[in-house]
Amino acid sequence: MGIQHRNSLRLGLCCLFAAEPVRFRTTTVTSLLRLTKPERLQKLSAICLANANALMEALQFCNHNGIGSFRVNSQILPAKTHPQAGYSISNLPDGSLIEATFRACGQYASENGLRTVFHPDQFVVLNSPREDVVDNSVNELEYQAEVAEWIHADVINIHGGGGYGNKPESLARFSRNLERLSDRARTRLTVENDDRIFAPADLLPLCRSTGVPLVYDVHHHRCLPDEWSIEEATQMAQTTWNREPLFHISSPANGWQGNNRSKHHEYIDVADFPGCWSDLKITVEVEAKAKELAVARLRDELFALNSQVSDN
DNA sequence: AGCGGTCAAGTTGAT
DNA sequence: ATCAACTTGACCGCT
Repeated sequence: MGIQHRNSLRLGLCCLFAAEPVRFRTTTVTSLLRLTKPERLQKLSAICLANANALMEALQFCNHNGIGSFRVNSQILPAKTHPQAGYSISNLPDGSLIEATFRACGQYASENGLRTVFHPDQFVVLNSPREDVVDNSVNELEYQAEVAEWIHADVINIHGGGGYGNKPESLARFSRNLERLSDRARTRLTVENDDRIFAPADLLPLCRSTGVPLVYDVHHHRCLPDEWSIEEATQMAQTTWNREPLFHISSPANGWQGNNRSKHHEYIDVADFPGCWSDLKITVEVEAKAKELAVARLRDELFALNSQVSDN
């Protein structure tokens, strides 16, 4: 039982481990397409099974080390939706075992109060004016939603997408395209403020009208501010959630003065952690290159801060 | 066995 | 017009 289960705050690890020997495998489409179809399915089967087992190890590590949430990499089933190399799990030689292993991950997560989350990458753009881009995005979201159901993940988090010179119209397209998602994808979808186009205040109307929760990234908010303070954005974001809110924290690699402030540091500077988050019942995903080491350090530093406060 | 170039996909803005 | 940035590291074919 991890420390944050006793406190209200839950810290989350993103995708990878720095020191712990838990590894997820992947491959490339190019190498897959060089193989015959049976060879290809055999190779994919081995990778997917290895990844299902690695996910179980990852969850066990989190459970034993006070990490309350784990973000699953989009490549957990590599090339799943690729037009040529794509496949369905039931066509893989070890398909049933793969699915059973993922379902066991879900069981383990639920039993131990662990949260799991997906974050599709930059190619998933639900508000693109290009039909083919939206098609691909929907396919990708549906794939991740299937795995999400197996492992009991409750969040599939994406950004608002491009601005295309007209943000309101672009957000309207986002809303419209939501209707193309299945229930299991739609109910898990969340939207996160980014550091270039959509600030929290831009997204709130979308969240209000569609019921899609806002993942508040305070680093992005500092890079792309709006009329809201951090405290205000925190409060607004909380009201969009019908379950435990999910926020993001990171620190700039080269300080707040430099010109590329959006690049992530190895660790979190505890000074960047909003004071108003301390007593909330939320998940905070730690986006830092030092991965589980950064989560551990942040947890210790927050704990030390809180002890000081209560000593006074 | 070790090395380094390459990896499906979108969008923006710096150069 | 090109390219890096975005969770980045891992794979793969060559020697």
